[in-house]
Amino acid sequence: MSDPEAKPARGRPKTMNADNVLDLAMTAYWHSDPADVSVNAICQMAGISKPSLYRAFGSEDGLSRAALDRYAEQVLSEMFAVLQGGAGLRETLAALIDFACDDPRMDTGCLFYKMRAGKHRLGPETRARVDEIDASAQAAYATFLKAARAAGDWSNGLSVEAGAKYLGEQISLAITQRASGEDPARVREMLTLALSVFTRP
Amino acid sequence: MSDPEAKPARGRPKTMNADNVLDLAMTAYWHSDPADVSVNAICQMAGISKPSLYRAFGSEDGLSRAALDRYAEQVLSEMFAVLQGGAGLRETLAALIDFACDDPRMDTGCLFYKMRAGKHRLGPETRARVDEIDASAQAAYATFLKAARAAGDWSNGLSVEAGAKYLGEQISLAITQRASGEDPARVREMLTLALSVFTRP
DNA sequence: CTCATTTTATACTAACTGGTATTTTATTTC
DNA sequence: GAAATAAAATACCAGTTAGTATAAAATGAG
Repeated sequence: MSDPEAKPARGRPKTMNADNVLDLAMTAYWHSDPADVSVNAICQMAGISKPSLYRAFGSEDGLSRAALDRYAEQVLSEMFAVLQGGAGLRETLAALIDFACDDPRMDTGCLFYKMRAGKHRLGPETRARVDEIDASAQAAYATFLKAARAAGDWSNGLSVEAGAKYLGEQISLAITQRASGEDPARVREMLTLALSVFTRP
Repeated sequence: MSDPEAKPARGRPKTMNADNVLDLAMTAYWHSDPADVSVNAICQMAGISKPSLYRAFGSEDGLSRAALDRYAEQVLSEMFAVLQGGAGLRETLAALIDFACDDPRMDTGCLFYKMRAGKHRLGPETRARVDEIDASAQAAYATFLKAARAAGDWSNGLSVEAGAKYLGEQISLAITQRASGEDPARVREMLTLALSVFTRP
């Protein structure tokens, strides 16, 4: 944003740290569900007034969009990194399975998947961002699978696009199940089974 | 409930047909989302007053529970019938795929899966019924798979329980994707792929 | 006709939602 | 010190939610 070391403006000094509020909002949306967290609740948790929040983020839509942006930077980027790491098919799939089944941050699910599942309840900005991330993820999965196919690691009758969608949805399902309290070992077993279609002829 | 041909009681005659209201509520919950349909909206659609609805169903929880009961009778029963039909593994899987991907009633998704996905927003009665149905479905899938295994149709390393869970979740995923506007051919392709693990050694 | 009975509709409650108008407070600049 | 500026908090708005108190209306029984 703006220079954090800029001269301290002119009016009454800020006491609200928008960054902290955003972190808190992201975490609240993430750990419960975007639809179950009101702006009122966020203000209360953050110990700020509503006008302060609205001055910083404009609207609930602006806040949830900013929270999703931050989530994409902080969390989703890692998943993209795994996909783009250039490792082989089996290694990458194993890393994705580990991420979905073991990463403690996914204990309470994935904010992006939660938002996507309740997309119709989001404001237009946030919804657009969800679609954007969805498309990026689909593209990343497709690029990964295309490379695997070029390397001869994978060659069943499926199109790359269908495979990419399938892969993404299976990971989403696993994370969602895990967040809903399903036995982690069982989740891993099911995800491994679902993704075994990529490694069997 | 009570005899529809019983003598016409004593007070002011009913004008509300609770059965019609229940159908309407079930359809509304089903075609949009239980969390997005208020009792106010149902009363308005049904052309009845709130006290009438509350006298018939007690509470929102009572109404949604009754709607789920009716859905189980009218729709889910068919899926159970397919599972218990005694057909072979491949035939039954094919029938399940057809149901999930082609049955026009699943165009807007499955009320049970929608309720299960938003379980924490339901009242206690409805939530308990969701859990009950979930357990029945799991049991039906398990019985089906056990028979298939006994017939020698299926024998990979998976436990019957894990297979049952997997099967149920894949069908849920397919129906949910279809309802969210995904290309039906693509959904079928993915579900077929997911279930191919049962028919390959 | 009168009374008990039952259903109806109107109108209300209290709590919550996202959002804002208004005023107060703290600061820099002059 | 006075003016300008910006952020703060309080208190509100209109709309929605689930749920209900109350009274009107429509019937059968006596």
